[in-house]
Amino acid sequence: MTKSEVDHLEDGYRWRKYGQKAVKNSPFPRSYYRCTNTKCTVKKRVERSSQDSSIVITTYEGQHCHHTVGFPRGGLINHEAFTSQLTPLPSQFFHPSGVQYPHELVPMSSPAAPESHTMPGETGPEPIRLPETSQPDATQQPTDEGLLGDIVPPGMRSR
DNA sequence: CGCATTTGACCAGCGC
DNA sequence: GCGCTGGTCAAATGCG
Repeated sequence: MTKSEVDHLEDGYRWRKYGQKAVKNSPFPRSYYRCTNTKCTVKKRVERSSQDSSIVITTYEGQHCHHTVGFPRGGLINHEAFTSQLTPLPSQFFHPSGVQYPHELVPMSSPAAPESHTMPGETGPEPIRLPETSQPDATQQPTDEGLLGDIVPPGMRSR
C-alpha cells in the first residue's frame, strides 16, 4: 500500500495499462497494469482506498525478471552487474511494517494479513525474499516520507 | 511513426 | 440456470 495522489507510481518499472474496472468495494475504478518488459509477466492492480482517496493500494502479482529499468524498453540491461542478479525483487507485498499511515484505513480484509502476500503456486514453496543488498540504499533518506516515501513501494524499502 | 492509454466487449468463476 | 463481479483483450485515439 502506498500513500500517493497519483496512480502511476514510478517504482522503477515500466507499466502498461491494459484495463480498468469499477469495483464495488470502492467508488474508484481499479486499474490493471502489466510490465512492458516482454520477458516480465508481472501484473499490478492499482485501486484507490475508499476511505482515503489519497491512498492507493497496489497489488503486485508475480516477480520481475529484470532489474529496475531506469531506461525505457528497447535498451535491456546493459550492465553486467544487473544480469548477474536476476530476480532482485524482494516482493514483500504490503508489508505490515511498511505501512506508513494510521490504521483502520482498510475497509476490506484485515490490514494485518501477512499471509495474503504468499502467492500460492506463483512463487513456489520457497518464499522469495531478497536481502536489502539488492537495493543500494543511497536514496534512503530519513525524509523520504514526504516525497520519496510515496512512490517507493514498501518492498524496496523494507522498513 | 511508435508506444501508451482509453474504453467497451467478452469470458470465466462464483453465488443465489 | 441466471445474474453479478472480476479480469483480460483488442481496436481506436492521443501524445511524444
